[in-house]
Formats: sequence, structure tokens, C-alpha cells
Amino acid sequence: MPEKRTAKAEQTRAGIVDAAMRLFRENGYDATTMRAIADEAGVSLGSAYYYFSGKEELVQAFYDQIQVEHATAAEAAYGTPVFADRLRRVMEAFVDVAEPFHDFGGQFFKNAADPASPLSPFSQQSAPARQASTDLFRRAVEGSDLKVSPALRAELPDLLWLLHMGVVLFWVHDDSPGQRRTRTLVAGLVPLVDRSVRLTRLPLVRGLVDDGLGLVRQLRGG
Amino acid sequence: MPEKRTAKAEQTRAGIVDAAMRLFRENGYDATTMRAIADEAGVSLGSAYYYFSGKEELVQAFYDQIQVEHATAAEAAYGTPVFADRLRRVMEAFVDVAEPFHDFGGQFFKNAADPASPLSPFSQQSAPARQASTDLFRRAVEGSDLKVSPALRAELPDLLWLLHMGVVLFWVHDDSPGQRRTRTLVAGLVPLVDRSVRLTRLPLVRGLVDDGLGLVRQLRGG
DNA sequence: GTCTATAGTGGGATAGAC
DNA sequence: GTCTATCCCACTATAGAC
Repeated sequence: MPEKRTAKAEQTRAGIVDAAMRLFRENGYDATTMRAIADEAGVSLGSAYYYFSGKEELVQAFYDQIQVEHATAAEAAYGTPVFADRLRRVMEAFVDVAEPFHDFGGQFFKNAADPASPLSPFSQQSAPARQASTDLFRRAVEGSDLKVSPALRAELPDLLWLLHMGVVLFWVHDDSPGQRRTRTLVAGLVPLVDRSVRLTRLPLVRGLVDDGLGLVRQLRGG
Repeated sequence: MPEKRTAKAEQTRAGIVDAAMRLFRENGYDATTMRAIADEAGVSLGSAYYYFSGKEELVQAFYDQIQVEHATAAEAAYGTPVFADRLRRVMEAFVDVAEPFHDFGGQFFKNAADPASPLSPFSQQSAPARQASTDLFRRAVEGSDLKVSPALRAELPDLLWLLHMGVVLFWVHDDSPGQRRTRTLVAGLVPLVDRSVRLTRLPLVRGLVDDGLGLVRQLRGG
């Protein structure tokens, strides 16, 4: 990325992103060549590579866009104090905003499992986006009526984000119209999570949860 | 794949797989070219493509190899009736057999998240390997001392396989020496699973589990 | 049926002139 | 910052040796 961005450079850059978005959506990721993106943007191939180190980096722009839209759509979730409702709305918001990208979005997620890729949601480079996403779940927990141990409450945002990643994986593989099956999953999962979390106050369950949280902290630490 | 395999053809085929493994291991997936694999195997480029439709198909061979080795290593797990011990040994067996491939194995798993790829563990083409892997967990459950409801018992192998996929994802991102962190995860996770599964007989938990199993069946069906 | 040799296409990525 | 020219490699195609 160039250090000093002139207005013209910024325009060129945006034009390349726009062209990439359009072509990805029309033809998918693999079928869209860097040459075609450059052509569509009206720049040379070399220029496209001047702004983006490769095809993968153009995907990051997509992630960012979805992330921002998810955050906006999730705002409506925080109008109620009921934890289950808040969580459900945050999770449903993702399915809603991601729907237009479903058909080709899956091709992007192959990067997710590659630990070497900066596009992996677990990578260092993804930390800001991951943080922003986790915050959506943090807010779902923090302003809610949920009563759990402070230890669990502290870990819950990260755990819910992890669950969200699982939902995304399901979503990627979901070819039902409008991702109906993913919506079924979310609708069924949220009450289960809600009840599970509340059950952690049972004496027999509490010990289990404490050990689980201990394991999480142990893995995070070392 | 040729219909009739002669001994010579089988040898050539194996030679190509061996060469690919060796080069993948030395140089990684991306840096290993089909030309280099053909050279290393002492065959022409055309021959390599005669046996394998592309570089990806060589990855399938790698999956199959690990799967077979995992099955062999897991045999030792079934010597005890204690469920937790059986499960732990099956899961540890994977970390053991996969260790030599860790450094480059991660590059393969980028295909796992691509729903369009036949290499995805959830794909139709992977069904046989997935079945074989699930069977390792089925055997861990079936001959064990575990006492749970028939409904949960029926779903447990698939659920444990899913958990195993989660462990594999962790393993891929685990850069600690000898995958020590993954071993910590397995060592901590297994008792949690064991205790969780046994807790399903508590009245308050039973209802939760029944609903969870209902969701699983609903998603499998539609 | 197994394999080689060779020629070619397409596209990701880069070097260096301007 | 932008271009043209080029490299490299995955992959295809084909003609034919054995």
C-alpha cells in the first residue's frame, strides 16, 4: 500500500476494487483473472499489481465490507435486554448481509484454513477485523440480562465468535435457497446456547465449565 | 484413474505419489511444481497427468495415506473399555501420525473450506474417507463402558468426528514444537467431553440434549 | 494400456523502462 | 504511478513408441 495517497491514486485504487467486486460477483473468484480486473478498471495489469500484491489482497476488501455491514445490521440487536434475542439478531444479521455474496463467497473461505495466509480469520493481520467481529458478541453479552459467573462472562465473547465461525463454515456449505438451513441452524442454536449458559450455575455443571475455562486460558497462554 | 491396473502401472503411480510427498515436505505445496514431481518420479510430465488429473488430486492421496495410518494407529485405542481412554487415544493417534506432515499439511487444508472442492471433508467425494474416519469414533463409542441414551449414542460418532475436525483446524494453526498445544487441547478436551456426555443423564440437561439432537436431525434431513 | 515428447494456452506475478 | 514485456507454471492436447 502506498504511503502517501494522492486523490488520483485513491481513485485508481477504488476503481480496481470496484472492478474486482463486480467481476467476482458475476463470474466467481477463480474465473476472474487479474487481467480482466485490470481491463475492467481501465488500468494495466502492472498497475493493478502496484496497488494490490495479488488477487488475495482484493479479497480482504470484501471481508472488510461484510464486516462493516454486519456491524451496522447488528445495531438493531441491542434494543432488547434479552440475551437470546440479542445473540440471535447478531447471528441473523450476518446471514442477511452476507446473502448477496453467498454464491462466490465460499471460494474466498478457502483462505480461512490456510494458517500461512494473512486472510485467515485467526491470523495476526486479521486481528482488527476479528476484534471488531468479537465486539459484536461482546456487546450482545454485556448489555444483556444474562447472569453468569464473571469468569465465563469474560470468555463468552470469544467463544461466541468461535461459534460464529462455525456458523460461517456451515453457511459456506449451505446451498439451500436464501441459506434457509443456516437460518434454521441459528434459530435452533441460539436457544441451546442460552439454556446451556444458564445451566452453568448448576453445581454439577459449574465444575465442568470451570475446567473448560481453565483449558481455554491455558491454551491462550502457552 | 485407469480401469485395469497392471503391477507396473501401480508402481509408477506410487512413485509419483512418493515423489510428490517428498517434494511437498521439502518445499511446500505451492513451491512444488508438477514438472518437479514428474522429474523426481522419473516420469514425463504427461505421465504424471495421466495418473493424476492435477496437483489437487495428489493431495487426496495424501489425505488417504494419513487416514489409513490414523486407522492403524487407532487400533491400540480399543484395548480398554474406558470411553475417555479410547477417545483420547484415537484423537492422540491423529496428532502422532500427522506430525511429520504438519509444516506443509496446513497448505492443503485451504481446500477444506472450499465447498466446491472435492477435497473438502464435507464433500460427496470425501464420503468414503469421512466414513472411515467417523468409524474410528464409532468404535470408540460402541465397545466402551459409556452409558448414554440410544439417541445420543447414535449421533455421537458424527459429533465426535466434527470435534475431530475442530482439533485438526487447531492443529493446522498450531506452530508449537511437536504440536504440544494440540496435545494439550486433546488432553483437556477429552475429559470435558466424557463428563459432558455423562451429564446428559441429569434431568435438566437431558431436555437440552434432546433438543440439540432434534436440531441435528432436522438439519441432516432438510 | 502405459508412457514419452513436444507444443501450446492462459493466467498469476514481476522487472524495468518511462 | 503506470506501462509493456516477460517469466513461470498449471494444465491441455496430441501424436506416436512400446
